[in-house]
Amino acid sequence: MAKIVKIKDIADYAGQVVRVRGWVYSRTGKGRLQFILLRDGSGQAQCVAFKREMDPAEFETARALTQESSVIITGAVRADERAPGIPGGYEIGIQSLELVQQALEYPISPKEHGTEFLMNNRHLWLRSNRQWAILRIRATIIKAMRDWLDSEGFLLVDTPIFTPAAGEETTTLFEVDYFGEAAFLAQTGQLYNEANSMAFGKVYCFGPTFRAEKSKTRRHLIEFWMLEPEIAFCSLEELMDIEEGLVTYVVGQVLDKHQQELKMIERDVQKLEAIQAPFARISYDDAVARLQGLRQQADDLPAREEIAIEWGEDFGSPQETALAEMFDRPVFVYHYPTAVKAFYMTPVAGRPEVCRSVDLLAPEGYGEIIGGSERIHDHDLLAKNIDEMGLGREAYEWYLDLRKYGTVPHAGFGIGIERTVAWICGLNHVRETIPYARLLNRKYP
RNA sequence: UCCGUAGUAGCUCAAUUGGCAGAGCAAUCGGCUGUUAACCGAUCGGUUCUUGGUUCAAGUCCAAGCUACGGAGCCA
Repeated sequence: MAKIVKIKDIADYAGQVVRVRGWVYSRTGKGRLQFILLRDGSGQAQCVAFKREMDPAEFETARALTQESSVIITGAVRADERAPGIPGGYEIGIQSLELVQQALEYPISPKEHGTEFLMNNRHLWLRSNRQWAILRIRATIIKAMRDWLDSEGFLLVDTPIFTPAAGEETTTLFEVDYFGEAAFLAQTGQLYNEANSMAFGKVYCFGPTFRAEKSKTRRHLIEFWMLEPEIAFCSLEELMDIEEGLVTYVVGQVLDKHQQELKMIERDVQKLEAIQAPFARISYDDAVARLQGLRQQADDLPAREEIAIEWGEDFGSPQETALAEMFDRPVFVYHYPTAVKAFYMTPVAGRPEVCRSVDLLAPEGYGEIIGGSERIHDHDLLAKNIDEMGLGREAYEWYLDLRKYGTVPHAGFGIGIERTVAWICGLNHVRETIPYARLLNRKYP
């Protein structure tokens, strides 16, 4: 019995007879010669069926294979520069072929399809080359983030999905019935992270978060994954160092491990190679001034209106894009107006109208991929903010406790996985960065 | 929620002034010993998003609705 091998490894078996198991990605024939492009999840290899080298019944089976039929193929590996595949260059001369199932008419043909159709068939679309490449890069991005944090002394500490109260705004919560009481799906793990950081020093959580926002854009999901580090005894400047280290490591790992996938999705690799420390760090004041200056230079009126901004306003996506385009790598914008940021962010000493917050804007119009801040560690100020926001003191008693028992300056941030994947892969929508996107109008499949 | 665009075969699209519902791909059958989204011949394939209206006649015109896509706000 021939050895079962992964298609990605077949080059190691040149001249040997192996067994591969997978699905027919495509088939073309020339009569007594059939080319079967087989994928097995690890890669794709061309398997060649010659009528005179096979059992006649098995050849007929090969000749009739439909797209996505499942088969087990035994044959000899040989180098052939004409052979397509992933990685390609080697093919298998079929000696025998066992049909597991003859697939019914497969909905996703090699021709182009519309978004709605593809999303309705997401469970099958995942089998396509482009999706295969993107989701492998996603896995590497997540692994690289965790590897880097682990190596820097962070501890993974999980935070709950069911929560009794809001993390940020109360308008974007999913309410669920918790044995007769209201509970909410987590929109951040941050408050728990703060408690955990007081126990373990440097922590992070990684999991899904939920926001019931009625936003329908290329960068929003209802359910998205976020990685959130939190560090005790940390300043905003030190936080930026950490973010910079994390992001450059992640991009480096993708470049290191996924040249093949980046090529498949036609990503401009040079743009990624430019992602090196240090990233520019500009204040909100400076950012507003730059945007206003840019606006005066803008020729056409619509463009001018788009990036219009007054001090005190948060950036919309046109402003974020315009700012990011001034740099060839991500840019930090710090000290946002306190009024547009969350209740737990520390005011700047002597200038309480701005706070110790920092966003990281990705290049090429991908917008904010990280939001972070120094957290308020003074009990009375935090309590005052909670009251003023009308959040209800009861649900936050435990959070205020952290400021009673050995409070320390601390900071943390959240990085959105899907936006990061979209940026690194150069995609125009986050829906392809997650296996099953949850969007405003979609929860199927 | 607001603004804009679209909905025709399984998929991607066409259909002139309101006048017989079309093509490519997929599927099925046949042919072909090096295909790269192969090619050649044939077959199969329709609630033209829904409801109502105008008309001798509606895919096309009118009204309402539904769905999707793109953008905005908000955010990671």
